[in-house]
Amino acid sequence: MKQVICVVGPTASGKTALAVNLALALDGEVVSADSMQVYRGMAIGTAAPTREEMRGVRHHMIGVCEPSETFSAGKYVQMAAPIVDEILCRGKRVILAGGTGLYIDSLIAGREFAPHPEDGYRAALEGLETAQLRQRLQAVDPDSAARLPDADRRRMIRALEVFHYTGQTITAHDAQTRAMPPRYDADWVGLDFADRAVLYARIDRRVERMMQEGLLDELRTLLSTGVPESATALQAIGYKELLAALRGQMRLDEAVALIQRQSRRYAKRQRTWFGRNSAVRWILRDGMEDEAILRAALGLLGESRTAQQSFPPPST
RNA sequence: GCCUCUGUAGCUCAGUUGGUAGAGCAGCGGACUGAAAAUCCGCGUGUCGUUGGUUCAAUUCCGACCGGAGGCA
Repeated sequence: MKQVICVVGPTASGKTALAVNLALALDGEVVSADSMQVYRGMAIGTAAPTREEMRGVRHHMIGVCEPSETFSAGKYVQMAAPIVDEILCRGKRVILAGGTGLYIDSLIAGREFAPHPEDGYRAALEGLETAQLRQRLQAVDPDSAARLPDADRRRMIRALEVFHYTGQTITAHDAQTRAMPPRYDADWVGLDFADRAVLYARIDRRVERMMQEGLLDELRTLLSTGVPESATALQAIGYKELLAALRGQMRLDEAVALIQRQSRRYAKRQRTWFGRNSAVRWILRDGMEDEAILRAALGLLGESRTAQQSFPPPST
């Protein structure tokens, strides 16, 4: 069994509970890999584990920055990697649990991201017409220009940024980092339901519970403490829809239904992301109690001692 | 009871001067290297209400019936 264990899967599949149970069983600590749980004051909407749910297990990377700040995958690796190292130094296992595939993969791979200082370069690019973006990209990185459709302005801008700051194309940068050996040797456990309808029903119920627990008040508090409506944190599912309701753009019940739908779509995207990681060993947990899930996970982890790992997945 | 309008994808609707049909939303699949709960790409899933008639051919024209909306009594 490896020292780092990744617990992945779609939202509402039960990652939080399994992570805690694994930590208790294996003397570990939990490191969250969730792009929205990193923000303070968003416990309800991000379904962050409560004190009781943590059951004495130490958790990291939850509520580590202000919601008015802009977090990123790069910052995540910068902050989380030293924490993981420190836990391992203390002789404990790391349970890396979360639904943000980019964050988990980047941390395990030890991926280095090209720098991007806050010097206004991105803002300048954002002001450009798409045709101009394309023209510039074509000039410096024809591979990216050919790969990215006009509509994907975000990735065109990023590609130009990488070239601007490093003098290297993002295409070359990606190839280089891909070739590097991973920073951590990890076991992967995926949690999901064979019957999608069951997962979707859980998502619907969870959203209703969030509303009962005061998601709307949580949003109001964020806004009243000066978090700008454009903040990355408020792009989180749940918050952006309720914000629209507060602005009078839709009724509250419409917003709730939309949150449920967006969450289902999000779950699908997570399935696609983790599904192509051939190192993930899946537990289809339909009808299983937490204890049975833990036993199944421990069983998989025990077996994987001899199983061959293949992360990062071979690019095809 | 009579008259008019209407019935096409899960929903809202377009369309075919007769050659078995297409948009938006929903849904489904995929991509993803410092915004990733973000961003982007692809896919139409159909007894054209039912049933007769005309026709080489009917979702389209005609009749009847069934459902819906409105009007007149």
